[in-house]
Amino acid sequence: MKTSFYPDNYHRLFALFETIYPISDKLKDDIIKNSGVLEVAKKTRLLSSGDKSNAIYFIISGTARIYYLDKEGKESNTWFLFENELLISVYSFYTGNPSFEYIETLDDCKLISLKRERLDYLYNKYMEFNFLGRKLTEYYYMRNELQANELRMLSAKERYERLLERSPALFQRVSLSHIASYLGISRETLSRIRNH
Amino acid sequence: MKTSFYPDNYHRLFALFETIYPISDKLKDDIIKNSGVLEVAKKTRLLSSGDKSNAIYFIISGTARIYYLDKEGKESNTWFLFENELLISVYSFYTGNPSFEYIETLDDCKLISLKRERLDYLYNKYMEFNFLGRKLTEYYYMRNELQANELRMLSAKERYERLLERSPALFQRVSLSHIASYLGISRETLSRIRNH
DNA sequence: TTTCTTTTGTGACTTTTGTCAAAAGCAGCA
DNA sequence: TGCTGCTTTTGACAAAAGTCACAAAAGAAA
Repeated sequence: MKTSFYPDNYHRLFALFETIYPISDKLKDDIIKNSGVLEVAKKTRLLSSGDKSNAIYFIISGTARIYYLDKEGKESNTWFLFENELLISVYSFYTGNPSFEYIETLDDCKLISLKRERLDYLYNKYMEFNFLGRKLTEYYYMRNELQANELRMLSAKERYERLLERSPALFQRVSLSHIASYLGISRETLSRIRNH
Repeated sequence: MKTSFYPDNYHRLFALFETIYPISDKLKDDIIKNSGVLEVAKKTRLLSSGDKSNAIYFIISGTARIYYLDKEGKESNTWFLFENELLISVYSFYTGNPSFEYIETLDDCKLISLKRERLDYLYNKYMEFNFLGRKLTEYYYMRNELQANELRMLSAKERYERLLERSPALFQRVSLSHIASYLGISRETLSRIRNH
């Protein structure tokens, strides 16, 4: 687990921020000072059930997943996240309660990691940073809502077709059993849907 | 549909805000000036599928629901909301795209209504208001995530038991068929679960 | 009260998806 | 090449929940 601080790693993060709200060099410096760049191998566990999540990650490169263990102890994926996305265990990070979910990398990943105390410090020091935080939270909330609604409204087959249409790249990156659990169906059901 | 502006109606909203971040009298005045109090009858449609949502509501009193129509045209509830809660069609309000869902009151309701342009105006004028907005968005996002996870992780029976335990008041207020669709099961299945 | 309407409950049957077990396919490597 | 381990597919069967039809119960209205 290597840690480095080259500002270059922050290029994509700041570019994302700038599409939402202009941020001062002072704030950029402070973000760099209060966070760290992390390189972790494939299959690294970033958070386990029972732990309290105290960090939010920005994925510079790589892929990660969020999953929980069901009653029989089987893994069920709730999200796959890619470069330029924020990675967080929403429930635990926002409530401070122990997590019921796991975060794990699927590939080697380069991440920016920001601890909650540091993030709170930045939010308190730079009020305009809350504009950004609000907008980003709204965006992820909206995505979450959409996903939850699709899980409700669509049949297994429709969910599969929509995912294939919208995220074909996902199928190159993760196994079908991961995709099945993301869709909320068994491996076998997905296999049957695919071979119609 | 009666509109009034008595600041008294804002008492609970401001009390909620103050638990998160102190707000100036100037901001309070501006919130009052830029919003309106709305009294609507039971079963009033506040948003329909296809419309673009342009308002967020705070429920002073009453109950509302958010639902969508499934492929067979049957209503399926995604949320029930009560006094002191925010009422919003997340997808449409945050993206500006037409809604796929409906918002409807279940009782006579007294609401504070804030239009999106006005809200944006306030967010731009008072940076500290974004702190509040961020925190509230985080909270609702977290609740949404929890609900989505329960829909995934639990069986129909477990979802019913958890709802009964956590929101017994809901059962006094809405019909069992509304609750069934909220739980993602048919009316008949809920009836069978209840009579074990 | 009586009537009308809406909501809830029950039985019989169907559909969807899950489970278990075994076979097939495929990738890395000795 | 042929192991070895992992993922995917297939078949037979089971379980969960949905659908349809109708009856019973509860509420609203006259």
